[in-house]
Amino acid sequence: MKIANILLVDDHPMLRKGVAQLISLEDNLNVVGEVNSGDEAIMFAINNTPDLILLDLNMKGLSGIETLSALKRANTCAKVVIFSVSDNETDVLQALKFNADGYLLKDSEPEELIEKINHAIAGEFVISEPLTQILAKSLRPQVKTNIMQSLTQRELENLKLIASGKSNKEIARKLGITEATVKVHNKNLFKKLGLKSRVEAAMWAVEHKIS
Amino acid sequence: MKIANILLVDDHPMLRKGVAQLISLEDNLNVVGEVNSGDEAIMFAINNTPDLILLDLNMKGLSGIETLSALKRANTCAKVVIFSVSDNETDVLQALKFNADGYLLKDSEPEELIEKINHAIAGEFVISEPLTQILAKSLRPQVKTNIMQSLTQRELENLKLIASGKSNKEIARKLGITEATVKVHNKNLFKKLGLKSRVEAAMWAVEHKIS
DNA sequence: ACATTTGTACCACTTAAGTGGTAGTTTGTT
DNA sequence: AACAAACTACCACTTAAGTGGTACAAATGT
Repeated sequence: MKIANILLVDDHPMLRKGVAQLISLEDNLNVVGEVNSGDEAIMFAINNTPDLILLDLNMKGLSGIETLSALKRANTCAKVVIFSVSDNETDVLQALKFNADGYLLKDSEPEELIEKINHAIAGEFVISEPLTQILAKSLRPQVKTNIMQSLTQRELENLKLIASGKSNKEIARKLGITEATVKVHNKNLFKKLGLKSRVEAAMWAVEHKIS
Repeated sequence: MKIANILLVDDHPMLRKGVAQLISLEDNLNVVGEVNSGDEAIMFAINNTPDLILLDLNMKGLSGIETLSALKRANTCAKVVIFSVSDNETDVLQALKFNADGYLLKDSEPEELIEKINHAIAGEFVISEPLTQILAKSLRPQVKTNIMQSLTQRELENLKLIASGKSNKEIARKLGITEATVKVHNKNLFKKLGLKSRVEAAMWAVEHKIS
């Protein structure tokens, strides 16, 4: 069985010790290093090519996200799993944005932690269960706002077509109406939604997950 | 303790029986109905207002997704949790799109199933663990393509600003260059990415999660 | 019956966007 | 030194987009 090398990055020595202890009980996991800052983490990762890095988010100096970003930009093929107390939505989404390979909460059960670490090493994305809701939330359509319901059928159709990159002329052809009418609908929907251009309209559609 | 009423929707009677049996072992859960089609599910939900509906995706007649959509459009405030064998990406994302309150796999462990059902009733979004990867994947930036790296610094900046709804004039002001130059960058980036307009560019940016 | 909303259409006008070309400067590479 | 790539700028031109009106028919609600 291959032994996976793990690097711990956290500025609390006691917590590192605890995690190191826990990990050392597994015979397929090995803590190859413990560092307390992002800079050191990057240095260590380049020289020692660990298989997985457990990275705290809230550190002095380089932030966890900056460190994550740097680690991913570097050639290291180490998996980077965030290990944080924060169940904050922006933290989780930021981590995802910078391609973290997982996000585990510090208050996880030890067995869960070990299990997920193993999964992460195997290449799966892992995340503590309470955080799945954050993922789901950002993928779901927003609740329909009053303002959205104020759009008429035609305006909504126009909006969708704008968001699909169609020109007014194309929209007119598709809906079987004149370009002038398309412009009328645009005008009205821009006004209702407080938008200045079709690009803003397209982005509005994306944000509100209109398809 | 409040007892939650559950409706089972699946066109396999045997499977329904199994699940019903499992659920009936819990004293806070009660199976109020079992139906084998989407139509019946909708009817039942309207008349009997269950607290939670376990909905199969792959059914004869109305598909699971259509049923989900109908249930959500109706005034029923029942939680609808998909209960399927499919760990297919599109199925999961579709379910999310139509505001499913959860997505559980049929090969889940019984205890897990019960636990997640309880969480769903409490208002949490629940999902079987293997599927979290699908959520993560759709939230992460795509791998950087060659074509994306072919963009120069300025072109990329322009693209971002276009995607934020800025006009050429605003982009020019922001970058401290003339509008003519902005147009040059646009022209080049459109050509590189094969786009026809700034709206398409904005949508391209969204798809490739450029921010 | 009357008023409102929605969808349709047209016009005239202004501004924005996109295309084709030329060309100078910097920066980095060979 | 020569070259290529990137960034800059300008011009002329075409097309697209957006604004402000007016207007009328159909449907809807009061």
